[in-house]
Parts: sequence; structure tokens; C-alpha cells
Amino acid sequence: MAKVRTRFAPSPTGYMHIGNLRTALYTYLLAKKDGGTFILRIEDTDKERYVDGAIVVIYNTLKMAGLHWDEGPDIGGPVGPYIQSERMGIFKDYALQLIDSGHAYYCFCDKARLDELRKVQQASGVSPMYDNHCRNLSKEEVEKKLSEGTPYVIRQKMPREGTTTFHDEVFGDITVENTTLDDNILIKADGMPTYNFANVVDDHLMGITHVVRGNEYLSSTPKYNLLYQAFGWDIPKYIHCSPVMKNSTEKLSKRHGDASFEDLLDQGYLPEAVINFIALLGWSPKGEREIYSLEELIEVFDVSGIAKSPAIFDSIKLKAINGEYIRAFPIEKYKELAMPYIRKTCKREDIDIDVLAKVLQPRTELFTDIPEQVDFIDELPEYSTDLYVHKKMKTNVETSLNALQAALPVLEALSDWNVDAIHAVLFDLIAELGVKNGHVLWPLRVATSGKQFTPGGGIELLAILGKEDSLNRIRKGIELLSQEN
RNA sequence: GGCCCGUUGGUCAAGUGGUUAAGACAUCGCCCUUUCACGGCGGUAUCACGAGUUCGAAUCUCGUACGGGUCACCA
Repeated sequence: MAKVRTRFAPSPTGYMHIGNLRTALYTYLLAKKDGGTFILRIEDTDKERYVDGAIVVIYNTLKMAGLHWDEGPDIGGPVGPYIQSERMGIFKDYALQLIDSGHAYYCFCDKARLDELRKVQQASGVSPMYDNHCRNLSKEEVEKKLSEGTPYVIRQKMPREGTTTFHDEVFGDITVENTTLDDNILIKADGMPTYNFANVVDDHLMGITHVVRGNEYLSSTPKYNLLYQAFGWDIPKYIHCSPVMKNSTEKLSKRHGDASFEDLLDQGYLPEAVINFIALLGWSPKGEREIYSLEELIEVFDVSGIAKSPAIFDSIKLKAINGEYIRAFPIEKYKELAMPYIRKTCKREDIDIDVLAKVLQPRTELFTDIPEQVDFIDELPEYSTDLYVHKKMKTNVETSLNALQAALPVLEALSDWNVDAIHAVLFDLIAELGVKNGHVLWPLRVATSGKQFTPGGGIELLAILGKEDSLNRIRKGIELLSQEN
């Protein structure tokens, strides 16, 4: 059996949203799992919807996601061109071939007639369909119209009885009555193919073995199969994917401001976390494991795990997965990635950045949360002495004042300023005073940060801020607490 | 409206005639602890509904409800 060849065939009509990207991902995984070929084809035949720069967005998104194509517009390949608008010349001959074999016919109906027909049909409550006006024109009539130069389209001639069944790898066998199939246009009046036709011909010419696409194409698939059969071509395997939803009734869409892949990256999500997450939206690896790299996804991917029902995009879960990725980084890698975000609110150079990175890492789910977490470092925020009151620590304004006053000289005397040394002297002090750890450490945290939630405890904060600044903040705390008493 | 498809906790989901109906996120509680996290342990909560087939149904059949898709000289 021939190697798997799959294609991702987006139209450059705007941004790549998460649903598109997931389709691309499954398409890619399916090919790579088999050591096959992943092709990028741009379907840009609709000039009306064409958006400048959209092709670049597609390239960038795929590249950032790590979905590298083996053949495509920019790198070429044996079955090019890979931009549909450059393939326009090849379709008409195929349509003519279908006319010869009786699977298609010339239609001379103009748009006005079709519009009128549709209006009448809708008014009378029947589903709009071509009325076969030109389906049985005699050869002579056709030749006459042709020689007169009457504009025409070419329509697919659907069987008028029986049923058509196709198999989808996700949905199983689906059967439709042939009478519900419209005689669709294959070649438009301008000689260009419709999407429906170009798609089938292109997929065949490019040797596509597995078609992965959104399930909005489910209902046109019988027509495609009829086309394949008329040509005597092999029918590819179909994998139709249900959409990714924003909520139970609406799809994710750029139009409504829903996040694109690029947006998610801007929001601080890691590309590999997003890929991992969307792989799991509508597909399950069975088992209990959830974290997979792209390479690992290639290993475990299987179409049998694709779900029939739509999946709702849940950013809370994405965030959790992102956090898992961040925590799994070696500390150096974390530091490198976190630094730009730390530097947004924390410009100081004299702090112990290693300690900061270490305490920040398990608290980071999104890099964009970091600036707010470290905003107390450059400048101690104004804070209320209420913060010193902590019922679990059993601290209040008075005990806090005592603790800070006791800690100050001990810390002033400390010359070796690092986590271990600070820890040692403070725990000596705690033992000496005979109090609970939090009794001393909680006030120190508040005094040094002015915040309720901080990355790391009092000892780490002291180490991060350095001796001079730490002592100043403690003195400030003593001053504030003294005013209260 | 016709045709096609779908429906397991709040969310993602496993499950293919016999299970105490996995797991993850979220949520709640406990432990750890110097707050919050992290980590560990545990709890709450699901088969849309109604019939039928069967000794036995989340799994099979039919119907109902709800949701989605599609019915272009768009892709």
C-alpha cells in the first residue's frame, strides 16, 4: 500500500483559528505517523474573500506550531503548483471528460433564471434545487447554443435514483438518497472550477490518500465520491472532524474576537502547550496520560480516538497544561523565558534573580502573570497594617512589631546574605524566642513585599531584595506598626 | 423546512452487552508548609428523555427533545 499523503488546504481568508489549526495538526499527525507526506495547498480561488497577508499568517502559524510541510507553495514538490489559483487551466478538460462519459452536462441557464427558480421554490416550501432544465438538452441544442456563444456552466449529473453510501473513519457509513443530491456546478461561466470540483481533482492529482477536514463537508462528500467514481479514481479515506466550539452553540471564530493561535502566544501560552491541548480537544489517546510533545503525538495518534461530538475550548484547562509545561522546564530555561516578563515591572539589577526564578517557577501558569507577581520588587507598595494580621499564623499588629524589632538587629549583623544564611539566623531567633515559625516569618514577608500573596516566603524575599533594601523595608514596617500601637 | 450528524459530571473525556461508569481540568476538604502556589490524599458531581430487544443496556433498535452541519456560478 502506498504511503500516506495528506494535505492541509486552507483558504487565505483571514486568521488561523484554533479549529483550523487542530485540523492541520491531525492532518500532519496522520501523515507523519505513517512516515508519509504532509502537503500544504493554498485554496485561494475566491478573490472576494482573499485577505492580504493571510498566506503569511498560515505559514507562520504552521511553523510556530511545528507543523512542517513536505510539499507546498514555498518549497515546491512533484505535484505542484500548490497554489490553487495557479492550477486553473487544468480543470476544464476533466469536466469535458465527464460530459463525454455522461456524468456531466452543459447548462445554459443564466443567474437571473436560477435566482427566480430559487425564489419560487423557497416560497412554496420546497428545498431549493436545480430543476434540471438543461439536463436533457439534445446534442443539437447544445451545439447550437455553444456555436452562438451562449455562456454556460458545466454541471455534475447526479443519479436520479438509488442511494449513495460513503465511509468516514470517524462517523462510519453514511447513506443518502440520490434524489437529495443537486446537480452542482463544476465549471463556472468564467471557465473556472468551483471548489467542489477543484478539490476533488486536486486531491487526486496530488495523490492524497486521506482527506482530513471539518465536518461541514460531510454532506457534500457523497457528491465527491460520485465524481471519483465517474473518473474511475481511488476514493481517499475520509476523516471528518467536528468543530471546536466557543460554547455549546457557537463555533470558535476570529470574527467574534476568539483567540487565534497567535493571540494565544501573545497571551503567554507556549506553542507546545497549545498544540498539546488542542490535540486533546476532540481526540483521546485512551490511557491516562495527557502531556505529549509533538513527536510523542505522532507516535500515539490514531484516528479511532477522534470524537464525533464537538468540543468546547476551555482556556482554564489550557492554562493548567501550560503550567505543567512551565514547571517541567529546567530552571535555566525557565529563567530565560521568564526574564522578559520579570523585566516589565522589575528593572532592578541588584536583586538575586536566581532565587526569584526558583520561587516563581512553580507559581507560573502564564508568563504574562509574572509582571504583577514581581511588581513589589522595584518599589515597596503602600500597604495596610491589616496584612500583618493573620489568624492561622496567630499574628497581629503587636506581635508583628515585636518580631520585626527582634529580627532587625539579627539581620543587620548578618554579612553573608543568602537564603541559607538568612534561614539559619532567623531560625536561631525563632528558637530563642520560642515562637512559631510564622510568627516571625509572616511579618517579614509583609514588610518586604507589602502584599498578601508573594512568590516565595519571607526568607526568599529577603534574599531576593538584598540586605540594604530588605532592612529599609523592615524599618518601614516597624514605623508603620509603631503608629498603630 | 428537507437531508445528514451529534448528545457520558461545570469542561475535556475513557467506555463497543455484565465495570464500584477510568483519568484530567475546575470545585470542595485534609495533609505538607512561611502566605499563595507546587506536591500528596480524599470528597461532591455524569450516561438528555421515553419505549423496546435482552437474564442483563451508557453500549443494540425505534421514537422524542435539544444542539450542530448542509441545501451558492463561496471555499
